[in-house]
Amino acid sequence: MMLQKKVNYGFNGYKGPAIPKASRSIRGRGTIKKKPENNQIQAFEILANVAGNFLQESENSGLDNVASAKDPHTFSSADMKDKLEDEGGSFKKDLCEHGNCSEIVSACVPNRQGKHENLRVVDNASFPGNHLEGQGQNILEREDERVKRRRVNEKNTHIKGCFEGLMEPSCKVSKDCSSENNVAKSSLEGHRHLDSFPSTSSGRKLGRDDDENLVNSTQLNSRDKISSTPPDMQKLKYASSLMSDENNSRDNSELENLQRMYPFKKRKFFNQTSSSTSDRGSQCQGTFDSSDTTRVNDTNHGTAIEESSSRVGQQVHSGSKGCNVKLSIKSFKVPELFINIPETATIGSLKRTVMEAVTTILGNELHVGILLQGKKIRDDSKTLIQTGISQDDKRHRLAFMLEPRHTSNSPSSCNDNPCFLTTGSQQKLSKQSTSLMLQQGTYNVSQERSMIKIESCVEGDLNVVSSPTDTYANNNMSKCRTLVAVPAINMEALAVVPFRRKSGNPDFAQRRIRRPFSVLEVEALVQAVEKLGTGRWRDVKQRAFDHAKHRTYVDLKDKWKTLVHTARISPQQRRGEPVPQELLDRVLAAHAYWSQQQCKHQLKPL
DNA sequence: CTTAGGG
DNA sequence: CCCTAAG
Repeated sequence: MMLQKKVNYGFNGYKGPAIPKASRSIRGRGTIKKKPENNQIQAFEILANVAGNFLQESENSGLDNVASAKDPHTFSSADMKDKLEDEGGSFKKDLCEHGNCSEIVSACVPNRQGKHENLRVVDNASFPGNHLEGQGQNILEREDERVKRRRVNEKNTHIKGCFEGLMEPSCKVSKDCSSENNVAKSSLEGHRHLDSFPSTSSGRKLGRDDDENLVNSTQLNSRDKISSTPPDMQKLKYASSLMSDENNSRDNSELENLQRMYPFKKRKFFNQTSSSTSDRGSQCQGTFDSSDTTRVNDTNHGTAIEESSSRVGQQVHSGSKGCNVKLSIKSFKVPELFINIPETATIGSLKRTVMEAVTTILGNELHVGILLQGKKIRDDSKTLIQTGISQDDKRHRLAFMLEPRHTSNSPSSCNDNPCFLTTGSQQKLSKQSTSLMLQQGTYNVSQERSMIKIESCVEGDLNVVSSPTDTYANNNMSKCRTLVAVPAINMEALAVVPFRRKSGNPDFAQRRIRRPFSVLEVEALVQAVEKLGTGRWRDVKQRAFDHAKHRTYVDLKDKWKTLVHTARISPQQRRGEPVPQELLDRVLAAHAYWSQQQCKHQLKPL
């Protein structure tokens, strides 16, 4: 568009518009502010993840329905390895070591003998078709600079999601809980998202933590130590285990033990007092409702999860009597999603969009829905046996799905498609998500109104959205990927990315998602500044980014600042998408020119 | 609401 | 990007 325009600065060749009206003092208007540790969220990390739990064991008696989720990160590696070792699954160990344990989900129902063996970590890979395709790259926004300074080697702070479509195939029920020692091979470790900008120089960061927001996990992890400390679990934790005992007709709603952690300002979080954090605290801890899981309620949040695991084991020992039903949850269904994104949007934006859509939808108090042969089981008090989920029936189609809280009450069956977006908070979701409508014609995935399967790949492949139809039809669908997106970046496109705001809670103001400037945008900015000069950011905004709602004049100003900085440093030190040197030169030229002008008019205002 | 700067 | 003092 206007790339050809070259401007010559220096001398008097530059004929810029009138000098900024209100030329301001060049001197710092700086701000010395004492940062109030307010409750605002500085960084948010939305992690949509499912299947992030380890085996849970239920106890034989009474409310044995203990669902426990183990945070892969809090879970001691030794702990995990032991288990893995027991399973003889090297892969699992691998998993653990890579901090990917969260992919493992399993549920066991104590067998009548209360055999100890039942307490196992079932690797979903143990089952055919369960290859970690479901692993999702979660996009998360990181607190940048602030946290950057505190890099510490930590484990993943982001969770890989595992949103998949129906999981019939993946959800198996087996009688014996000790038969899955199979080890699946996977490229789990290949978590790094290799962007078009391979990390080259050693000094650089591995990935671009910009556009895709997908960064090598270790990279991210090491970003901040705080983030991975127990109180600040930045991941979603879902507990999804199913346990029941025929004797226990009481409460099997343990499946509701899904906890979602909302993004919040770390800083704030730590300053929170117990009282103020009560709410989010529990969420962050990923603990379960004590009401539902009485087993773990007595411990503090920080350790509850781990405890549950061990306890479960003990409980089992105490002798449960019932046939164990072992479940391997490969994936969860997610509510229908519509994505509407311009053709010009980038893949990265698509990923973000999908991710955000997912987190938006799932972010509100999740629930686990259970489908048996397509029918939603609503009676939480029924036992597995009563429901028909017995160890003998290995063919019963059992499926789990994630759903917004409210929907759990809606009578609609899963068959007729889970349009979870309905009431209450969902409304806003709908609104927010409206921007995520699939471009018709692209892939009529959304038309189906069926569940969407979002399949993330280990390597950070594009998230996939496929119609459930496919999913149902094909068990191997995990391999087929229906990409939904469309690229081309209309600055506007990203602007509408829906983002869930914690309604009514200003304390949860989210940090805006990071949206690196594209070269095109830089070009536009440079041109505008060349024309208008620095100091007229609002005009620049109107001139070049009027339709880019996500770019505020402050953003432009900031970008210019960084551009100038970028232009001054060696190319090797630059990060992110490379900006053509030509542009950087123009930046310097314009910057020099306008700085001079500014000085001029300051000393001697015409 | 804008700017300008530090964080 | 955020936060804010100054205009």
